[in-house]
Amino acid sequence: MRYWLMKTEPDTFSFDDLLKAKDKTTSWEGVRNYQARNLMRDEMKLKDRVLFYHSSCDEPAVMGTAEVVREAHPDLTALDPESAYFDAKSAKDGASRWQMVAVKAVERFAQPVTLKQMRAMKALDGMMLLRPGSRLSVQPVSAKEWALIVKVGRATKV
DNA sequence: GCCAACGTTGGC
DNA sequence: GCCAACGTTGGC
Repeated sequence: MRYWLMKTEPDTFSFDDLLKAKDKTTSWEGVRNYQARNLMRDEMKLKDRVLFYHSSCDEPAVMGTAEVVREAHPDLTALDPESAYFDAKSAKDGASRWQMVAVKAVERFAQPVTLKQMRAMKALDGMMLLRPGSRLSVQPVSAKEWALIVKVGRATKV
């Protein structure tokens, strides 16, 4: 089993939205970056675990965890002219070049693990999220990074 | 295939 | 709102 981090802007789709969703599950639509797509398509497997990360907000943080409940399949929003994720090139081909997985909420952290906290954790040196200019919206996470972040998130006190 | 211009991401 | 980093586009 592998571990991942997936970014979302809470204004668009938050961890609370995931908890409120049917079966606490959502399709991870709208990824429009080849590297992120390739990770979803080639590497993400059922039951893989996901750190659910809020970006571009007041307090960027990992909010909780999720698991992959459906492996990669075509993201058809790319073909929908009404969608914010419409992709003219896919539409021209008549087939989406983008893929998505479905994820289900597993655990809401007792407290979000903030970007600031993660930066302060020596053991997370080198984590992809913390590297300058790291913009990838789907990132691999090591077992060690996963364990540390989940531990901090579960703690009721810092 | 190179690379400059442009667009996007995302923390601050 | 700024700006650095990065990805994509398109002319050559």
